[in-house]
Amino acid sequence: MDSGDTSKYFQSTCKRLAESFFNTSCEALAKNLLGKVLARRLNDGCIIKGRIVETESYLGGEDAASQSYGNKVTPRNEPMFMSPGTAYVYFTYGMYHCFNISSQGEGAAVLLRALEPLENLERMTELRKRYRKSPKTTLKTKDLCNGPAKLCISLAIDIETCNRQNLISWDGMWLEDDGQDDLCKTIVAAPRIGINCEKKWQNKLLRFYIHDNPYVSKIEKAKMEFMQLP
DNA sequence: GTAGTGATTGCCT
DNA sequence: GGCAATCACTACG
Repeated sequence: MDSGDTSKYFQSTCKRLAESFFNTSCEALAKNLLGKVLARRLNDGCIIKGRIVETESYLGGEDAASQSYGNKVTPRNEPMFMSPGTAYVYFTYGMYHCFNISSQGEGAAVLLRALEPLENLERMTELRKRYRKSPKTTLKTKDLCNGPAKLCISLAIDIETCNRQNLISWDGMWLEDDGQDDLCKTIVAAPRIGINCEKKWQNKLLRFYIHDNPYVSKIEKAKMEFMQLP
């Protein structure tokens, strides 16, 4: 679809999230993103969608686990300091990508950790299988996007095309409210995964996920803290 | 089902 | 030079 069709599409069928949604504190954005829909339009026009079920907050500044700790700006983490709603995609472990969305606050961003696949699951499966050694291994729906690097592969999120893009205006990726997130009001707060820093920050409950949702990457066995959203 | 481990490279000190 | 906001594979129960 051309750009005229794209804007018509947004007006008629989507409730695309606007600047005001992202211009809030990092923790609030991480919680508010739960239940919202992430949409990605590929070069061939195929639109892939998934519902966000798990996020993590990286506060910047004082947060020892954040890449922007100490308000340190580098060429890599610069999108964390850009306007709320900016995509920050980075490369990690020599082979994977992680996808973040900047929020209000200097160097603050939300990491997307897991999605419930909603549309074009065949395409997600195809993209994921290309990354594997044995393409014959079967992929269950729940394994398509249950991890920060997996969802990047499934939605073809990479640095070249997605980093620094504005999710409020770019037509390659955006967020929607489909009105179905009232089913997701009970959320769990837990420590963030895969970080290694001073314990004070390692233990903070800055990871959020939808309670009892099968698409979450990792379920806490203990230390659960529930919250009800209004 | 879970535990242990190798893969692989750009970024930052 | 060290290491990373991870994943897939293997082995084992």
